[in-house]
Amino acid sequence: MTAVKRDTYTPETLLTVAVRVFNERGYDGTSMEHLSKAAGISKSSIYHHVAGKEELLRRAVSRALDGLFGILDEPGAARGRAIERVEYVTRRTVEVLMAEVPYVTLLLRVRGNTKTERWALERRREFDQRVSDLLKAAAADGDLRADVDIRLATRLLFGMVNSLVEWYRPHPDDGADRDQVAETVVRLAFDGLRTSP
Amino acid sequence: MTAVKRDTYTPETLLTVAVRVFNERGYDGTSMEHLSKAAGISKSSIYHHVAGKEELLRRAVSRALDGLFGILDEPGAARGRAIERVEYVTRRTVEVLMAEVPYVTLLLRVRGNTKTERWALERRREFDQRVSDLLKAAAADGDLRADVDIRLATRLLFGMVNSLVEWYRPHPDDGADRDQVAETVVRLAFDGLRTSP
DNA sequence: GTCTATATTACGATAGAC
DNA sequence: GTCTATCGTAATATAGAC
Repeated sequence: MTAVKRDTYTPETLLTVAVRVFNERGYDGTSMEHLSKAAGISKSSIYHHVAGKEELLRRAVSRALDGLFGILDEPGAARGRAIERVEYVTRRTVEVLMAEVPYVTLLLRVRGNTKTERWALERRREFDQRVSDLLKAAAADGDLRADVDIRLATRLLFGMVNSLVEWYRPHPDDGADRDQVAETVVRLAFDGLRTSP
Repeated sequence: MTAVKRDTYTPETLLTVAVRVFNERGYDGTSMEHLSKAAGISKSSIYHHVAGKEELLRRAVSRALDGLFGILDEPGAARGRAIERVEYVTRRTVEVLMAEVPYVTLLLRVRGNTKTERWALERRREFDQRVSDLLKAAAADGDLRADVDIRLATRLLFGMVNSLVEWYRPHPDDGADRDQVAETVVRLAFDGLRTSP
């Protein structure tokens, strides 16, 4: 179909193809043959660019994790009242997730069968813990409703946020689209979470 | 360790073991060898009970789908104002999910690589559509807040509900546990969704 | 950088004994 | 009902030519 001449692959450009296939078929369900067909080069050519399948996974989940941990270093996540920091981190997580949806999708589906996968799971738990601590602080400030368990609420909140990967697909030139999603998530979450005025 | 004498396997008891392993390693990441080790019998013995790996998957996702579609046939899902039916279905979905968590987990992770998987995805979409229609009806009644997109809200609501499979593990003799989770989910969801008084 | 050819291992499934 | 042994295929990865 698209007989467009492309440049030679780099690990980076190959990753784009690989992550798409990983998300379509699942990581374990994807063979090097599948990747080779999708990239339009032979299996052995792929090994010229990367050490193997697992390196592609490592690069992908690293990118997702960098995006997520980056949020915690932003001023909005470090300053101000805890409830405001929670809201900031929630909104930014939605935004990062949408910006990096193929990479975050892969991260969220990792099972723990290989060393790389276990490392990814560990780092993800670390992120969840940092967010959970923020929620606890907001609860201690009395800014979260007292009739729900904080641990449970945290899980449900981020369960809702993470579920975006199941259906969200980026459209070029549609920042308004993303803004609306982020706004709706925050609104749904916090109109239920925040202490009533 | 536990050298307890067990009865011969049936397809049903074998399924319990298989679904646990599928959820730990992922369906594609699980080999017949893995199942054989976990069940404590040889690979070929497994084939005496079931036709193969895919039959185990089919039995598992069928059980999950039966549970979910069963909800829609209950009186609470068919009678009354739409908003009340939505709330009923939401609560019951949480309950079924917790009661059948290993089976629903497997269903929610299906990718579509085989015929069985594509059939599961199709039936799941059917369920989502039925629920989505309920939400639309509630919106038409004016019982859902008008400032959020209904389609988006439906996805987020069931994204939150489905995220239970990521962490919920059943404890014997703890119905109170389940009641609290169901109550919290409904409260968080609907205090944000329902029109304010 | 990309290819064809191939080594080696793992997988799903079957044959046939007990 | 369970086993050992094995078949045929598909997987990851490498060798070596161009």
